[in-house]
Amino acid sequence: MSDNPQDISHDQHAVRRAKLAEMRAAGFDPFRANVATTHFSAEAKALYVDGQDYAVNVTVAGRLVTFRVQGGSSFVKIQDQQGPIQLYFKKDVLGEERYGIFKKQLDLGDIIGVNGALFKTKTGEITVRVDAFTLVSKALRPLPEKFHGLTDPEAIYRQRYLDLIMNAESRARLMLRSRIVSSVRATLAARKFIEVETPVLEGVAGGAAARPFVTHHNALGADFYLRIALELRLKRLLVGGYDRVFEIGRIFRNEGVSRKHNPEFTMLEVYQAYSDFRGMMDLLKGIFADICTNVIGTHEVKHAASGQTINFAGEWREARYFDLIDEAAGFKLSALRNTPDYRAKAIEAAQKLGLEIHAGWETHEVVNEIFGKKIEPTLIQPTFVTHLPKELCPLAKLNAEDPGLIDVFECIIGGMEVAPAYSEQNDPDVQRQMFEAQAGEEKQNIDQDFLLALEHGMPPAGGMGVGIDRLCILLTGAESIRDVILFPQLRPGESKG
RNA sequence: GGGUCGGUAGCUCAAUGGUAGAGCAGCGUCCUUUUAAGUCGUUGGUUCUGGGUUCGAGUCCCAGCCGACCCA
Repeated sequence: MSDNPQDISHDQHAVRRAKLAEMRAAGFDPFRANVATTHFSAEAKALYVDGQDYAVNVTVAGRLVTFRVQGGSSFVKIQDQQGPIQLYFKKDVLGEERYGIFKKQLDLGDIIGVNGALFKTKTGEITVRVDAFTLVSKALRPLPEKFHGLTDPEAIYRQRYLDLIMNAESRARLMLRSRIVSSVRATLAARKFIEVETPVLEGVAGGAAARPFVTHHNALGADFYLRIALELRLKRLLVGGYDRVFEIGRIFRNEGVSRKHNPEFTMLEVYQAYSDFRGMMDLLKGIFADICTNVIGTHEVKHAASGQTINFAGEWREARYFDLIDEAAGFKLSALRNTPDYRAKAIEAAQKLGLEIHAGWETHEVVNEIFGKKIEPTLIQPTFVTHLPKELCPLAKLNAEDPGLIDVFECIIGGMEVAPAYSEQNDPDVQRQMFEAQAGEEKQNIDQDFLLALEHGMPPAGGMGVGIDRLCILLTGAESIRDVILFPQLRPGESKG
């Protein structure tokens, strides 16, 4: 056989193309066929009444994922978005010719439609006895191996469609993400928030401290930045009279790629007029409660990295930033905050904790290094960290009792920053001073139009940002952001096969 | 950007520096209730790319590409 140069039996792509050519020669083009489905797989199976075989007729369609031929009687499974359903092809039912076509021309990976009656096999699986079938899309490439699925991480990300076909876990996890996002929208809608869409291309990339991507508009002859936050646009809408607004949108940060970072990721930002950061605590808990109740069905989630069970029910812990710092430092570092010793003591404390301190860092950066490295990773249960130093965010209101602090929280869950929220700064003069202090020499990066909007009057408001990807990592027990993003960013390259 | 590990058949994986193999898938048989179905036979390789060492390289060395993990 191998002596024959025409032998293509080793080349599955060629074998499948040959089968396709044969079908077309016989006057049938699978890519032009269609199927009028009556049900998805799980819906169809739910129609079966125990003991009443062949009572219900269904038409279902999906991809062939297992193929067990047994002489004149065969079991196969197809799979649709609800999962697999078993089909029973029988020579006595279909006739010699159709059964032969089924055996010879169909391959794993093909997409077929079938009509038939539901019954239960002797091993108890609800199955469609196929009375008629149509091939509606020929797969010219073979599926990955059935037992192990696709395991090469690069292939999983580059050819996510194969991962979704083969790996039920990936299918379920990414489906869960979709339902989580729907739940967030529903929670906000129920609380009378308006969903909006604001520009991705911005003249000034504001609202956060991050390196932006730059792009170019040919007709306008101008460079634009891809947005790094949604904040400044949404606050303009508060000025415009939309009292409760939110956007769930992609933002872009030109920084490293890691298990917790993808260059583009999805952010929810929400603003509620006449509320404050405490109102956002209630909203965030509501968002989580609804997801737990309606999507994942439990208020407890296993945290893979720590082995702990995160509990979203009940009161969430509240802790002041500097109390946590003092605890980590082992002495009352915060008592020195307004003294000349503060910087030296902060550096000493950080170094004692084994942290590497860069010479150019501001004192608040040194202290925040302690927070980021020594405190944040230990906060597994939901924790609102409050009373942060004002240098960490120029867009929040200053605390009335201590103007070195801001009225904000940072919600930490599973050792990850999940949601910051502020009592939003609406004093245009203070806002300008904060921007200028932060911008230093780079005053051109200040969004002047936003400051103009504030001068028209913005209602007091609570605002919050929720990293949707991180939310999904937590709630799905994923280990990497890449596992909750359908197509995570990789270097440009080609798929094999 | 640095360190570690990896890239072999469509997929999952083997292979002391000495003829590149297995399972699944494919191809050809047998088999009319299977569950990673079973059975007999069988095809299939630019070992990521490019150099080098060697009588001989999937294996050792150098450079590069892609990925994973850790660190910055």
